[in-house]
This record gives sequence, C-alpha cells and structure tokens, in this order.
Amino acid sequence: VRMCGVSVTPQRKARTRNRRGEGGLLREEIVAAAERILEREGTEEAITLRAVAREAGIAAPSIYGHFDDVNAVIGAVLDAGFARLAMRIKAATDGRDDDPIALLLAGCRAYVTFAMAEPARYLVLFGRGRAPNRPEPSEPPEPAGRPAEHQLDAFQILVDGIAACVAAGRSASTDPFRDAVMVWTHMHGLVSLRQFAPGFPWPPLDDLLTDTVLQGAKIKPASP
Amino acid sequence: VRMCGVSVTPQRKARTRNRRGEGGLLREEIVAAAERILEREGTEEAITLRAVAREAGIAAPSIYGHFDDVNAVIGAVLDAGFARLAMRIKAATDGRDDDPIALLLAGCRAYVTFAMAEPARYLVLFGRGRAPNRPEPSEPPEPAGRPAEHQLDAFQILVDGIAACVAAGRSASTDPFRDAVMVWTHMHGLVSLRQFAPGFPWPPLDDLLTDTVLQGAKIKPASP
DNA sequence: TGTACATCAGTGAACGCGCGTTCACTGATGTAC
DNA sequence: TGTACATCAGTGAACGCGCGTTCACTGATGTAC
Repeated sequence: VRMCGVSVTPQRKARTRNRRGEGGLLREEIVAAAERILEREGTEEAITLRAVAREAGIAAPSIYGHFDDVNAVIGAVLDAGFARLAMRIKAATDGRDDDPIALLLAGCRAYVTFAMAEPARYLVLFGRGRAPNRPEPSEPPEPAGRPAEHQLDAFQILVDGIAACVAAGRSASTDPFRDAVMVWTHMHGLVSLRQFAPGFPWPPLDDLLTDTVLQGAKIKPASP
Repeated sequence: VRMCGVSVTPQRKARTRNRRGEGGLLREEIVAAAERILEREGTEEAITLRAVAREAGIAAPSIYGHFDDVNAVIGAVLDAGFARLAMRIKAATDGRDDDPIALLLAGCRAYVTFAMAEPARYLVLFGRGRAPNRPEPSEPPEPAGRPAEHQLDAFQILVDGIAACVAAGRSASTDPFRDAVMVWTHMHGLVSLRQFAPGFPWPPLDDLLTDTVLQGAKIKPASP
C-alpha cells in the first residue's frame, strides 16, 4: 500500500497463526468480529466479508476456510444471537419456580431487556425483512423466517409460563398458545417501535410491559 | 456497451424530454420508480441511484437535477408512504361517524391492511433500524425517528378514536394517549412479526386485531 | 535422533461488479430585440 | 416576422471506492520412516 509516496503497511496486527489442530479457533473469532461490527454499526449490512476480516485482523480470503460465504457468517451471528436470547431468558427464570406469575414476568422482562440492551442484535433476529421477492418457483421450500430452534425455545417458554399460571388458577386463559402470541407480538411492537422512534413521548416501558403481560396472559387478580 | 463483440445499446427506451416548464414531472417519475423498486425487491437497499435511473428510463445523473442525493430520493419515498397510509386510514373512516367503536376498528383495520398489502413500504416506514451509531457529538439534534407529520397524523387519529369511545361512554380508558400507544405497538408487533416469520402457525389476523383494539382501548361490553 | 514430506492455516494480488458522484457536453425550447 | 441567444432538461464518459470471490502461494507444524 502506498500513499503520498510513503509506504504504509495495513494496520492489521500480525496475527499469530493457530496451532495445527486448532484452526477452529478462528471461526469463533470471525463470529465475534461480526458481532462486534453489528453492535458498533447497528445494522446488518455492515457485516461484510471484508469488514469482518478487518475487524478480526485477518486477510479476507481466510474466512473461506471456515465459512462457505458471507451469508454463512451472518447465519452464525443469528444462531449466536438466538442462543444468547434463550440464555438470558433462562437465566432470569431459573431458580425462582415459586410464583408462576413472577416467573412469567421475569421471562418477559428478560426478553425486553435483551432487545433494549442490544438493539442491533435484536433487530437482526426479529426485524429483518425477509425480502418478499416473487417466490422463485424452482426454489426448494426454504424454512420460513429462520425458525432456528432457539427462537422456538423462547416462545415455548412463554406458552409454558402462561399454562403454568392457568394450572395454578391464576390465569383465565383458555388458549395459552394464542395468548402467548398476543404477548409476544405486543412485546415486539413495544421494543421495536421504541427503538425506531426514540423521540416519541413513550410512557415508561416497565409499566407498559407489565400491563401487556398481565392482560395478555389474562392474569386474574389475586384471590383473597 | 459491448458484449461478445456485438454492440448492445442499453435497453433504456429513448425518453421524450419534458417541455420547458415541466421539469418537475420527472421528479414524480423518479419517486414512482423508486417505489416500484421497493415494492418489487422488498428491501430499502434496492433503492440505489442507478437502479432508480434504470427503472425510470433516464441517465443516472439526471436525478441530481431533482434531488440533492440518493438519500433525498428515499426521503421522498418515505413522505409518499406516510401520506399514503394516512390517506388509507382516512378513506376507511370517512363518512361513518355513527358508532365510535366501528370507527376505531375501521381505522385500525386500514392500518393493518396497509401493512399486510404493502409489506416493503410498511417496513421502510416503521421498521428501519435507525443505526444507533455512537452519537456524533458535533451533529445537530436531528429530528428523531423521522416523525414526518403524516406519521403523527395517523397516531392522532387513533388517540381521538379512543377518546371518542370514552366520550360515548363505551370505553373505560382514563388515558387515551397511553392506550393508543398500547394499541399501536400491538398492531405493529402483529404485522411485523407475521411478515418476519410467515411459516409460524399464526392465528387469524382479524381475530387477534379485534381483541387487540377492544382490549387495548378498554372498550366496555355494550350496555343493554 | 534426523530428515523428507504431507498437511494445515492463512496470505497477497487480482478479477469484475455496482455503486455515488463529477464533469463537460448537447440539443431543443422559449425569449429579446 | 426573423434571428441571435440564454436557459432548460437531460446525457455520456469517467473517477474512485468497497465489495465478494478466485487463484496460486507460503511457511510453520506435525508425522513417517
């Protein structure tokens, strides 16, 4: 690289090569680099092959040793994101199986907290517009909307949480699945619009969330 | 343009130039071309200056006669989208000012119908991730989240609709603004997640929407 | 223990592409005299 | 009515950039004999 007649070395630090059997280490570094870019730039489009290589301190073609192409890198970021979300929810609900309502609220708060704390990651997980291109007739029936197992995990926790309230006589729900859909969609709308329009005079998120969950799950007032 | 030794003329149709005072006509054609691209490709990133020029059948630099840069074109698409949404809502609610609940439901149905019928447009209006870049300290306090007047128009209709139900004794709402926030966010979540994950076993949208509006606006059962 | 060699992990240079933007221009259209 | 000219609407060629991907390569590391 040459600028103004002065030879400039690209400021990539000389990477110490992994040892013989440890090539897989770089794979994790690549995903971590992509996640850092996502976090920093706030948009999925910033995750380009060359940007990831720069961030990871490697040459661009090195990525091909670990991923088929750039989409595979983004896919790995998605998988890591869903795993992270499920982990957060489980961490918030583990070891407090006393009150089913408290459990349900804790899980929902963990979901919303994740979305607000890592908006770029959340947006990639749930906000990506599946380009509604004219459906290629020759295309195999692709798995719609990336239901990567962890996504369903999180939703199942919600359904179970409502069902537990019903079992404890604390919810009037007759269809926990449907009510979980209502709670999930409402939570998603709350966080994604709030991120979209931060200048709007939003009421406090905690209050709205509590109402969303208690009403959506048809929680009955505590019987005396 | 030359391919395989054969001279190929770019298949842009020879555009008949606008007459002297009618240069503004092209501006509308440019916006219309950008909207067609958005509709067809389903993603905002497809709206590039060159793609718009191709779609409009003009040379790329011709756009600069009507817009400062490519972002201005996208801004015009946004404005047109918000205007279109407000128009749809008004069309659905005009001339049926009899029952405030029917009015409220009609407006909300128009919102959801717009979002489902033109998902790409809707996504651009409400789903764009404002890149949460580290806030440039030198930057002027930008209008947050593009509150283009028509957007607030639509929300105000919702607030007024709930207030009208209260005035008619049909709603128990004590804070129409807050309840409008609840209805708006829930509607947004319903449509955007449904578009994101079309393979999910969603319950019928109409049913969910009706519940969303009636519960969110705290509509009381009709008094006998 | 020594040495030839296969393998592994990663590199540097190059390709063709579409992009946003600039620049000097062209040719029709209306206007001043 | 005729003609020179300013203006308007839009063009074609070119620039530099970052991108995804390919190709032949390099040099350290472990292994077979």
